[in-house]
Amino acid sequence: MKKLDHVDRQILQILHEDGRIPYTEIAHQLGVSEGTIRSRITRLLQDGVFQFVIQPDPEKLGLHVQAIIGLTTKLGLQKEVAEKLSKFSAVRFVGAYSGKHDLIIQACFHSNDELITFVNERLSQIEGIAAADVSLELKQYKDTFSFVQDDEVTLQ
Amino acid sequence: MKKLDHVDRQILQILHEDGRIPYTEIAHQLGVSEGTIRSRITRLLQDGVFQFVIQPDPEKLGLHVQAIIGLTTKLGLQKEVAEKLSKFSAVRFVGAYSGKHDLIIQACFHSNDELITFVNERLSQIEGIAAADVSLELKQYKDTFSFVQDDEVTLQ
DNA sequence: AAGATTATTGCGAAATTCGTAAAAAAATGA
DNA sequence: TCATTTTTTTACGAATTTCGCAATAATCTT
Repeated sequence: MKKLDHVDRQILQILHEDGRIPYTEIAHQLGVSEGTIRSRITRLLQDGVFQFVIQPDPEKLGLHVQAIIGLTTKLGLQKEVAEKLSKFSAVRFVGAYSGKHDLIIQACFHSNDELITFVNERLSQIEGIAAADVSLELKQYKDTFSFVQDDEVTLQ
Repeated sequence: MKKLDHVDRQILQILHEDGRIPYTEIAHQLGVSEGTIRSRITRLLQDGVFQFVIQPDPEKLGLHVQAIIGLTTKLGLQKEVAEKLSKFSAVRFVGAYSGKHDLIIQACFHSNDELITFVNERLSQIEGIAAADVSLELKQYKDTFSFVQDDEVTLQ
């Protein structure tokens, strides 16, 4: 996989703001031909650099309750637990971490009831979970892939 | 804002898999006209139900270090801290939570050095952060908006 | 049930995407 | 450095998609 150049990053930047902007428009903005944009995007997709997706607003879908849950897993069962958790559509994010919790997940629910059901009936059924530390989301300030940035400006 | 019906959810489901699939193709899959898909998507966008975005792979962008950081903030300064954190492009997610940590953020870095710099030089500069609990991501199992689902099946 | 409102369809025009060959640029290597 | 190979970009006609909008159909209100 070739290193991304400035044009690639600019393409990602533009698509980040509108994932459905026409290639002709990107081409116009960057002063190159549509074919260039097309071939670069094809390459980026093939290399798995990005995907075209949609970002739904959980609230608007009726998912009023969001939580981050830190899990402690029994030694040796972490991977299995992570894979089981990943199967739930309510679970948006699953990662293994160093630190207090072996696994951290993010999940969305229609109601507090649904969250409680998830914790008490689903998590408890999964062999290998020793403890779950639930944090309820009170307010979301940012949720984006803003790190699509020109090179080394992550800390600005 | 009108309640989403079955067709709306199906549209979201299809777009979730490929955010750039043509409207004509969605129309064909669902057995309705292109105009219907177009008018529904226009309405969903206007209502803020979803956005067209791209999902980059942090690894492929050279962001090899990801972390979740739980923060304890001084009473009254939480909102201000959250807004300052949201300004960093390295910071992908910022939320306020009940539980151990007042704020939980997710951030991406090129290296451990960059992470350390962020914690020691940037976070420490922000008035109102009392403590930061860093968890390093070891492996990501899932990262998606899979909760685009038909109605009440979040727990399947 | 009648009228009003909203959603869907159909279709020609405009715009975009696609396929591909030629030209240009970049990389390779003697 | 220069010639050759490889990669990238451009150009452009054909196919496809999107758009605008009027007619029709469906849904909602009373």
